Amino acid sequence: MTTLKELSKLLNLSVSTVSKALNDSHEISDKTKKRVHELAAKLNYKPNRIAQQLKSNRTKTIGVILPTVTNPFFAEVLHGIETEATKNNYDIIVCLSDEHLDKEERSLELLSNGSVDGFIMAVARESQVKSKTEHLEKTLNQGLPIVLFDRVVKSISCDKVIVDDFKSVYEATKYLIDKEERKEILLISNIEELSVGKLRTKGYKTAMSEAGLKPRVLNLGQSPDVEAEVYNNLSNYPEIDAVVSIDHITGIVAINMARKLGRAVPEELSVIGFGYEHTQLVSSPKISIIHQKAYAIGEMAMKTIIANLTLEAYEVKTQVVPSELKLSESTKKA
Amino acid sequence: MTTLKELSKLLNLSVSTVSKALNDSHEISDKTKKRVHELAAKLNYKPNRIAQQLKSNRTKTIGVILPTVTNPFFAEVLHGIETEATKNNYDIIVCLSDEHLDKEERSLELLSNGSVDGFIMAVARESQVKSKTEHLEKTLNQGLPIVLFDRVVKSISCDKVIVDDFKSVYEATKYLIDKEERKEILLISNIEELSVGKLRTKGYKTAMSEAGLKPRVLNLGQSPDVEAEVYNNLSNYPEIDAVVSIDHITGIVAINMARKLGRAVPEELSVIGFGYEHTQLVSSPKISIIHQKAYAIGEMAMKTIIANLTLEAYEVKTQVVPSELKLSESTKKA
DNA sequence: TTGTATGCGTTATCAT
DNA sequence: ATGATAACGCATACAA
Repeated sequence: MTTLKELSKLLNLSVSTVSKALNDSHEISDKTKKRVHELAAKLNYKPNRIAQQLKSNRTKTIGVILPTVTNPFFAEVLHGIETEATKNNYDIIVCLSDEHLDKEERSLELLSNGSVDGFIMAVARESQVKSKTEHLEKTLNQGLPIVLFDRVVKSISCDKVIVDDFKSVYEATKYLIDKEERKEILLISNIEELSVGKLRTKGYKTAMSEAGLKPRVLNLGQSPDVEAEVYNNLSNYPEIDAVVSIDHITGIVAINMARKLGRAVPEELSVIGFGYEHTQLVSSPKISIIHQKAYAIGEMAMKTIIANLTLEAYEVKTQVVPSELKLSESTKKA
Repeated sequence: MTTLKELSKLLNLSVSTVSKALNDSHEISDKTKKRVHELAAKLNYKPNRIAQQLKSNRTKTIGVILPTVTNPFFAEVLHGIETEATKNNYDIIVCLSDEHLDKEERSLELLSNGSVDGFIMAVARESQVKSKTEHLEKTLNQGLPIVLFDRVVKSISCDKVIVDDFKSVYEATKYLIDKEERKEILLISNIEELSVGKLRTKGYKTAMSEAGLKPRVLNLGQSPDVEAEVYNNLSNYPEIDAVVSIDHITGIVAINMARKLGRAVPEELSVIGFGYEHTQLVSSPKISIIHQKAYAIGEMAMKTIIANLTLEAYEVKTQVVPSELKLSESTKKA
């Protein structure tokens, strides 16, 4: 890699003159500027980023810690984060916690050494279940800002970008009750222990109780055979006339199992799931979803961390990205 | 952030003594080491990574440039890359080309300024279609190694990690011919213009021609309505008795459309697709897949770039990660 | 055993 | 208009 020193030698100029010339300082004559720029271009000179970072004490790099990236929700969030980062000349260092607390702690620790200016993260399942937050506090106390998204920790004071979990499921449930006249609505969950799972379930239960209906919750936990469990539940309770799934998998499973049981979707059974980009493509009939704007969440998280790092008097806040009910073929009135 | 200088002041020692003590140099007395370590721990001292990078002229950071991360194949590869990186104390800076040549060029250019020690990448669709490789050559010429995976550029001399695209599809097709006695086998493709698409198609065509069968290829390109196209093709050619899909979506679509047409899977129609982690969960019957070991590909790519950066006399090579035919419910004999 | 000096590449301040 | 010097934080060769 070409350095300022090399350029200065070849041009018989001092390093500082070359530096100023490249930065278009008014102190430097046009003639010199031209000479410098020409040689720099010829030798493909690029200022060493690491040296700049050391000098400025800013990396323009954000640490992004995700529980997983094979879940399409997080993949899309990452897409939004990356796009917004690129737009603002930021880099992102990506770490995956694999839903484990210790990996999350380790990533945070390892990057809190000047590698990044701040973090965007969704906490690991394990961290949320165990309510461990010391590592987050410690990072914040070191002066590194954090933007939490989706899976959020209430007790911590930092920026948050969340989804309207309660409201979206409440309204979807209400839609099934009011518009589709469903009464025996089953909620399927495999994320009961997560904050978002609790909120979504609450939305469902509230809508049900307001309508005087009895809630039914099928909690799959981390079950190895999701299909069998859904099949059995639908089979054992033939009175079920609608399903609300609060993740991106079990809604499609419900559609598939309903068909196996000879239950027509949507005539006999309405299904609403959660979804993202490609979800709708791979179910038949196409599943109606609560569409989380994952990309927008990523964008907003990145915008927020940059604002925090850039603005003078910055106050942390919680922002909500509304979801959208996208009706398709698995509900009656599309 | 605490620095060596601060520690040295508080301890009345020189910076270099503190540095050596923290690095457990034999030159330093145990007593001093103890004092230093204690204060360092108390003040949560961590050596500034940027300064170390500048000093050592190595970042221990790899640039990872992916076409997209919402495709589960790339998401899983990323998972493998990240895990192996963490294991070796490397960081990854992730950039997404969104399948565009210019974004790919830009990312490569921007990170070739000392930010990373090397790259792992799969080239964008556009780059591959246009056969643009100058940006790759340029990067290699600057002394930055690249590991290409999956979508590979033949003409370029660098490490490559590829899948046995030809062989896996050849064998899957042969399986349908020999074991399931299928004769009218349709290949569905939406990646015809990619190197991997060509190879997979060639595997299919070779198996067909060896068996004296007529190939049928449904090339979807970037069609907006995949379902309709698949539906129409299956409908127009009722003699089709098997489908080989060479991506992770259209196999499932074929299963769904077959059902719409009242064609029993697998009795009347066998289907084999491509798949990764969650693919099998969301089709009914469960789809038989050529399972690409995406995670293993990521691991191997990372191991390879580290070897290249670490080993003295390193020779670039091409490594093949074999796929596995995973039979399930969409073929007759599981 | 400890300390001094130097340099990584850049930029900013202060001469000339 | 140009150049010398210092500094970011760290690590190492070289004194003492």
